[in-house]
Amino acid sequence: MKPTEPPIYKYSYKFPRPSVTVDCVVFGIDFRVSTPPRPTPYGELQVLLIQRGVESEAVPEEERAFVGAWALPGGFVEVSDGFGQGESLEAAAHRELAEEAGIKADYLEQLNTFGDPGRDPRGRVISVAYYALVRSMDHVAKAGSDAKHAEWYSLAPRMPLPALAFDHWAILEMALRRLQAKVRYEPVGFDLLPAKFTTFDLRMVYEAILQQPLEHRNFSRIVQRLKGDGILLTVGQERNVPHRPRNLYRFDKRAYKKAAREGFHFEL
Amino acid sequence: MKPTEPPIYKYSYKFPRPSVTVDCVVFGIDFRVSTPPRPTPYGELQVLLIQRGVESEAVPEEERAFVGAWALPGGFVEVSDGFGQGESLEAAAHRELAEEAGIKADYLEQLNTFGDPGRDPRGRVISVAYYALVRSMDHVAKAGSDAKHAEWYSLAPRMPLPALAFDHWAILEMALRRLQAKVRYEPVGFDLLPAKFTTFDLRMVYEAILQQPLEHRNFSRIVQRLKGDGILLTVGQERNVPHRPRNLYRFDKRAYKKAAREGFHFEL
DNA sequence: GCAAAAGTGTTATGTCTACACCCATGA
DNA sequence: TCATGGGTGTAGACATAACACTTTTGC
Repeated sequence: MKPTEPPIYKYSYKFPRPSVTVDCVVFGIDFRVSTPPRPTPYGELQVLLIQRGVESEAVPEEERAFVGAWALPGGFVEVSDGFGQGESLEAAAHRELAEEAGIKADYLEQLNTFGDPGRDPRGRVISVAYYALVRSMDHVAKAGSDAKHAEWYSLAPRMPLPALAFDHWAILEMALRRLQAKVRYEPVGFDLLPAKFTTFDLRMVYEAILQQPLEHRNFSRIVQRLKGDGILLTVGQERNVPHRPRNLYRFDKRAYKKAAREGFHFEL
Repeated sequence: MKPTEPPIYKYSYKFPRPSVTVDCVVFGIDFRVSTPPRPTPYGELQVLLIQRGVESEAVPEEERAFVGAWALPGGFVEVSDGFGQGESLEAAAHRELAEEAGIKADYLEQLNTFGDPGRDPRGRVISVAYYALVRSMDHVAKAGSDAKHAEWYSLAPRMPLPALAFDHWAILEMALRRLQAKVRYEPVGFDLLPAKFTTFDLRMVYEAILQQPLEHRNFSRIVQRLKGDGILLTVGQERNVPHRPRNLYRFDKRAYKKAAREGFHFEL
């Protein structure tokens, strides 16, 4: 079979070039399913997935991939024509999150770049993967501006995930491992919580991420220590609860950064 | 000024695409300058740089960038024509190291992807950065197959580095920070050492990377512990030295991986 | 009073650091 | 005998984990 001559498009180069995309692993925690009695002993870490639709009527059949499958939100990085600026990789990730899931991520960090030939059946596509932390309360699953379908899926052990498109399962796995490592020595857990939270909430976040129960008394001591260092501020108390009211705290990012510069080392 | 019409090349696409490169931060340690009396108290971590030459006579003047400047070794990822496979990102990194510096890296790991518009004056170039550890004894600085000039530069504090092309200084800085973090909880230091090494050599590697002196007695204890766990094997002794002979050790990668699977946690 | 969860006290255990000290070797 | 560096012992500081116990609230 003779290969057909490719059509001449507007953008032409001396050497072949790959497409470059960004894909985002968005983590959240749903407090609604996690307040006791909870289905799992340590809360519900969840990830946002998008159901791939018919990408566009203009896309020829043979160029569609994984239609109907679930995938990480993401898309092509905008590269400007000629000498204009285009967008940075991080900006592309933010844009795709807004477009596909209506999400504004407070925490976004690069994870890894996946570029094996063959990872995308449509051709050579190199994907820069990011992971994001959001307060999923604020982002109830909803479709983006186009006809895509967004849904939160639980990452609790034993909860089944749908098969993912491309190599997105590998990306998700790496992101989860990275998050589990990161949460131990950097205060990223707060980005999953509302501005005001209790020791209980914070512990739940850690249990959800690390997927193991933590001793509430020792955890309480850690919070007290952070309070002493001025990194957590008391901003009120719970009301009308059938137990001793919890203190409400706020994470003081500025105080943390100052302390970090002065050699303070966040742990667990 | 009216923009000139771009020439029609063979590879054309519907949307503009970026070039994708790999760049490698290659770390080594030179034992020759580090054996006492040493110029610095903690040895010499060094990095391999390439002097950019005239890239090719065929490259038009306005497309050359940073000619004569020092840069990290790297180059374009090969993307195959049509539906062939091309090379993986890691393979591209290995290939560039071989071509530009004649180096076979034992340890190579992805660092980060740099893709800000404007980072390369020639257009939109996205670079996947890797860092590598090599036994620099085995790789005396020498030019690669083409006319490029390769040189080891010291990273000891206060040693001046030449100005680097593109954003390579930012890449180098991130790589150094990553290496310093990694070396504390994963046994990567051994990839900088010859197969047989002494406690002294190993400590020097750690001092060079962390850029601070370590207590030789406590360090000795760490080595003994690794020996007890079967991760270091005694393979001989020094001869004809003006002091008590050091034991020679070999790192047993297989034993380490087995231990790691069983929950062993490497530290410092 | 009961249930629920916050928070404090305490103890055993382990780890890290600094340093004193002894050992082995070649010159 | 000296210089050089390997290796062991050890005491204090500090961190961690486990768990008993007290406190505070709504019902």
